[in-house]
Amino acid sequence: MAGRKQFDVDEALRRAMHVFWRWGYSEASIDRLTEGTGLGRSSLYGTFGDKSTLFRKSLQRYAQTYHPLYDQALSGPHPSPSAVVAAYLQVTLNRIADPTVPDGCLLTVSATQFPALDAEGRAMVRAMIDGLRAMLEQALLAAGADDQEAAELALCTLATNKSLAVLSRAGFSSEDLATVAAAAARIPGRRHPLP
Amino acid sequence: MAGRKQFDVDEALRRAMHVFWRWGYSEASIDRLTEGTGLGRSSLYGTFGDKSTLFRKSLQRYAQTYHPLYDQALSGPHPSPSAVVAAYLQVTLNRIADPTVPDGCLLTVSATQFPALDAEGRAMVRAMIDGLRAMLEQALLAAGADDQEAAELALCTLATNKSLAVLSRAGFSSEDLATVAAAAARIPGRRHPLP
DNA sequence: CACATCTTGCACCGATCGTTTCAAGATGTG
DNA sequence: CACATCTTGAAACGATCGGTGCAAGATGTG
Repeated sequence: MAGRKQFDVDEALRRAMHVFWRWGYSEASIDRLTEGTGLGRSSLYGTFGDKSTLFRKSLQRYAQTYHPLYDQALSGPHPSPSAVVAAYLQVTLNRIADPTVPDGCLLTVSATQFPALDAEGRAMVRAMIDGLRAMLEQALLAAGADDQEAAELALCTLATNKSLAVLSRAGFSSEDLATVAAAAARIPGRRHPLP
Repeated sequence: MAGRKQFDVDEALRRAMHVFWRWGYSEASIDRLTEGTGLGRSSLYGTFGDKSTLFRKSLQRYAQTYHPLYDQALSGPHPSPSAVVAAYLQVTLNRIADPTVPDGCLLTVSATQFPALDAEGRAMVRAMIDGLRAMLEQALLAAGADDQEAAELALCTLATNKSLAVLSRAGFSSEDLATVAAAAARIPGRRHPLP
């Protein structure tokens, strides 16, 4: 059978992350996880612990991979708050367009959509959402937005981020997704009402 | 035990709709449905059929209740496309604020989020989404938008509608939801770039 | 080779899933 | 009252859920 591990732990975690990514939490059954990773039940439990723990490690794996990309998109100098929004959502669109990952990432909507997730997992998702919101606010402030604008646009960008995941999973075209993202970047701050 | 039905069929369907509304499809177990409706398993199956059929009837019940409200909000004369968006999203916000219904309606995101739903149920949800999109486009055209604007704003309003459901279920405040809705109504058409 | 260690496949656990069956009881009709 | 009809509660079905136990086999060390 085996004496040493027959698989790469990090690659297995990446695949498990994609299973949660694709199916959410409650519909990501152990059978789907074993099938998606290629691991047996024993290897899965022995390496990552139970399902809840594996989900949390998948969340960390997600953050480890994509957080730097978002951070890079937000850390550079931006001529306007709109540019911040556009840069952020562009990373999301690029991620969705990546053919090596599933459409429509449900990882960060799991806390809201899948009540089967335990409190610990929920708290982790919530922390990621709050962290993203804070990161966006800070970048918007740096781009010249006042406090109210920054809070408002960060919230709206968060909302757009969630809707992109939902629409992508629903099968909307990448053109439609790009249209939604572009429109979100055109939202004016409350100090700039429409003519 | 019983000779004639001990419950009101429409009220039971309304409650079953709220269970799907609150839990989505896969997490709305039969036990939760019997508890939510007060019916026994036999009564539930005998009256509404299996879970998939009950879900579809719940969708119809939803459309029957809320479609007229949306239709009314969109059918009146609107001074601008933004007013159409605002009027539509206001109905959504009112629905969310209704204390007699659960927060965060997952009925129309079920098709995307809950793969356990069968093809027939999925098609029905998809038809509702497409119908909403068409309804919005028509109202936007009537409010003076050109073809491109109407298509774009209808899509964005659809996206906002979905994000409101997700954010509401995630526990975001009604003030935050109102902020998102108001910002969506400020999205300018592509013919009106930012200054 | 002997042995301890680790991994793996497989069977199995109790719980819950959606669904069906069935007898007991309540009702309407004669 | 007799009888057909309908509804209801409860039990049970097979399937699947997340999770565990364990023996067999592969490895590294002596």
